[in-house]
Amino acid sequence: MITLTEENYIKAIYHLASNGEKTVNTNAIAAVMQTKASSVTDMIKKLSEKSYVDYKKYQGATLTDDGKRVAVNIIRKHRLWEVFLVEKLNFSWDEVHEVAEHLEHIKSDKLIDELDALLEFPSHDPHGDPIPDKEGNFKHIEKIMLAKAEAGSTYKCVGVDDTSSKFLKYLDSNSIALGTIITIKHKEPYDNSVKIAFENTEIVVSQNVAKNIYLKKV
Amino acid sequence: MITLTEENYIKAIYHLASNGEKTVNTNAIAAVMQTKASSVTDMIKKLSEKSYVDYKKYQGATLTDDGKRVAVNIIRKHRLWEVFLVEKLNFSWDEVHEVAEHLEHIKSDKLIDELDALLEFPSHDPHGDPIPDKEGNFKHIEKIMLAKAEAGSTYKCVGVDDTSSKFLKYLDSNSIALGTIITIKHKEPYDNSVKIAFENTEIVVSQNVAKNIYLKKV
DNA sequence: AAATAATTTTAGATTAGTCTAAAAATATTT
DNA sequence: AAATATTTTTAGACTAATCTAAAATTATTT
Ligand SMILES: [Mn+2]
Ligand SMILES: [Mn+2]
Ligand SMILES: [Mn+2]
Ligand SMILES: [Mn+2]
Repeated sequence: MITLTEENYIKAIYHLASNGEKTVNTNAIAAVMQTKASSVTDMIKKLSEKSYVDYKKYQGATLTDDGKRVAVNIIRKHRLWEVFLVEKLNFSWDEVHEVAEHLEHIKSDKLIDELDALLEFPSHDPHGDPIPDKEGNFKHIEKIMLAKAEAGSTYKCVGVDDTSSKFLKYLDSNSIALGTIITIKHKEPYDNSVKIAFENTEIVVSQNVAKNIYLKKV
Repeated sequence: MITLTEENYIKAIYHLASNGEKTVNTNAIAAVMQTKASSVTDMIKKLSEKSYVDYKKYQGATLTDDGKRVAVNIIRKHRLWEVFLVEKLNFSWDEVHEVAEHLEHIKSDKLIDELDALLEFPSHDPHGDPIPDKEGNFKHIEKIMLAKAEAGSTYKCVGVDDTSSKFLKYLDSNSIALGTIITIKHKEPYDNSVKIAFENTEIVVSQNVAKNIYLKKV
């Protein structure tokens, strides 16, 4: 039996390990979990005893295969629920995350398999993130940061890195959504801002924005 | 802020109060919650401090208006999720309760309002129980126990009292469902069993079964 | 009305998850 | 290589929810 809190720690460790190096340190987990390092140490010990993480004192933690399996399953549930909220319940992409944080912990294989079927087995969530299948396999997609795109080329918007409500609303207000076809007009060396064109519009986005949008060549 | 456990206690008190007298005693709650009387006392004190129940030592508990509001809201969520599971995710009526027990605690007004809309504002759940609206109003339906139905009359099956998987599967195996039109053929005084007819079938049901099926005259 | 039985509450522990403050280990600077 | 800074762990305490065992209260019998 695994608790909701344990699931959240495992998910946090998984995300921290995939965005960078492999062993995850205590403070990083504490930051993500909005808790103190001492609480993290306690939890890591517990997860270690339950064989979800490998842990040596002062050396950080890594997920075991079991731990990864748990993490991927929660991510699958989280992203399927996000699709459900957008496709069936008229949520916008900046509203889904919070509710999905709770729904992801509901334990029922039938529930999630049927939800998957209802949604017609979506491959990506509303933010462009891949949804692992039942066996935990991700459909990897070729994507590059807008900040690294070539001037003159045309791309399709396929994802975002920052999924905060603030950023997503910024994109909404500028009519940028998943699927939007974008041409890179100019890369400004001075501040790394990028001028982009799409649907009769031309706008300049800051480097910060450019680093948080993922594109795929078309 | 209200915890999941508090919500479950409030719901238990609500159900116990509606099935019978008005003040609910400690042992009854303990039985429903599958816990010990001493734990119930602690929780009642807590709920009393939070003004969800009125409580005097040794005198049992009653829900305040606030407590009732919480209970009805959880029941609304529980039943809407049950409808969702049956209508959209191919669950059978004996599979929904357990999952709904968890889903009912997800806190999001938009979630539940949109779910209500997706399901086209159902008035009853898969077991024939009424679903309160946003304001907490139940649509009361006229119904009588099969055990109290008149011989010779014809009725529609509109609900069940026992919602255990065992009982619902018994009904499935005998092709009795909500909406089934049933004629009372004979009431056997010896053991209070009832011979009923529906869809070219005649069967005899025990008193126990007859007390757990609700009918409406047609 | 006493005695007995049943119910409810209290007292004291336990577990999960958290915290603060201090100690220990590791990493970085000088 | 010492000194200093940072990170991590330990120690001890707290809250929520639970338990067992004993005490207090209420209900039922005799
Ligand atoms: Mn999310
Ligand atoms: Mn997402
Ligand atoms: Mn139910
Ligand atoms: Mn029901």
